[in-house]
Amino acid sequence: MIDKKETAAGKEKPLKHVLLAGIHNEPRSGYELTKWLQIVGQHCWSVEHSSVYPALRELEQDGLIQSQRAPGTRGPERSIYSLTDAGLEKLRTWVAQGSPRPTIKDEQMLRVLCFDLLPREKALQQIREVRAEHQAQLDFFLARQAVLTEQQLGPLLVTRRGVMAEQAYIAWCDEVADMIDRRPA
Amino acid sequence: MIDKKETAAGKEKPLKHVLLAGIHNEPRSGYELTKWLQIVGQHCWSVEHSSVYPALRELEQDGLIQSQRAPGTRGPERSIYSLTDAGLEKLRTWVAQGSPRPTIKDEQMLRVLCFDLLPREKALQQIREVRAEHQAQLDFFLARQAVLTEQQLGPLLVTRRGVMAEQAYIAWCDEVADMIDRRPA
DNA sequence: CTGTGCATGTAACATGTTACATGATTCA
DNA sequence: TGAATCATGTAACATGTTACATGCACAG
Repeated sequence: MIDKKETAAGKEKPLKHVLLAGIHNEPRSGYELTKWLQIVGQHCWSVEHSSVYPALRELEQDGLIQSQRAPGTRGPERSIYSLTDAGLEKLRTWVAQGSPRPTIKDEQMLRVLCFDLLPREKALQQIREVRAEHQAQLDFFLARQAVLTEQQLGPLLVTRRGVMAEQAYIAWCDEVADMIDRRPA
Repeated sequence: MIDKKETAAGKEKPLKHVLLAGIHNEPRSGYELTKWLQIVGQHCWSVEHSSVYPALRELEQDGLIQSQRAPGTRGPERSIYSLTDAGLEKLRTWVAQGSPRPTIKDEQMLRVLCFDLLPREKALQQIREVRAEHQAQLDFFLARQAVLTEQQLGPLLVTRRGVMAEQAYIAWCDEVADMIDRRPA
């Protein structure tokens, strides 16, 4: 009931800041941003390409980014976007602010909540599969981490987050398997 | 392009399963489910009450849950929902299936991606605040963990997940602070 | 000459939030 | 008697996905 005008002033949709952040790290096309979101976005913010392109046009109309046509390495021409001065300032202001808590949608966790409905063997198998997926994701983040230098502070820290988050998920899977093992069927 | 009819058969919105799971753990009213979602939902699936009530009515129409009026402990009467046999079967079938990967929306992580735009002191302070929030959440989950027995397998495992996830987030915050410290301003 | 990946876009739909509404009961 | 919590609900809005659509360019 307090801040209405105050927050409304700097109020932009998160997606726009996601894109500004992605462009800030390096100039990118809509397509590249989409790919980037599928990787880095894992532990931040991921959307489909159908949301990316309209948002980019809005950002350009707001004067926060500018585009430049360039030939595709393979394939057709594309628009490469880069931050304008206004965009950089916008981003700088935003970065300094506080964030709402992360939100998570994890159906698997929900299933575990009902694991008493599953025969022990089924549950164990399911957890083994989940563990394998997160292990693959961990390997991916580890490989990324290896090629990043401390110069790229942001990307490195976010990749570290990916590594640690996946390690924690895997450790949890092991605990779950253990606890199911030591239990009457 | 493969499974169209196959998946379409058991296709229900995740929210419905969330509620079935919540009711399965113990019969609850819409209000209680909402509160429950704000706690347990943290690491699974969280929604506002305005989504809960309509979904409950749909579930009841589908014959998956049944309601019973009861006097509120404090306040007006409420409807307590419990699973029907059909609901339990539905839940059991669903639990055995595979899940899509978890999705995360974390604006803070996005900000860290642009930490090179922030003076060192500002960044450190922000991370300290984030750490404190997650520490509080960790304490909360630890307290919950202490009162749960191994009889309540699902809730215990999910709480464990909360504990481990928060610990990992905190450890990451410490790494971030460290890395910012050991760096030219 | 066909499939795969590059590259962009639109429209209908699904899902969930914010804000608005209502009203009971209890405690200070 | 007024604030806080319990308890439920609706409607407008925001946001994002799925599916549909198009077309280039290169590799086999």
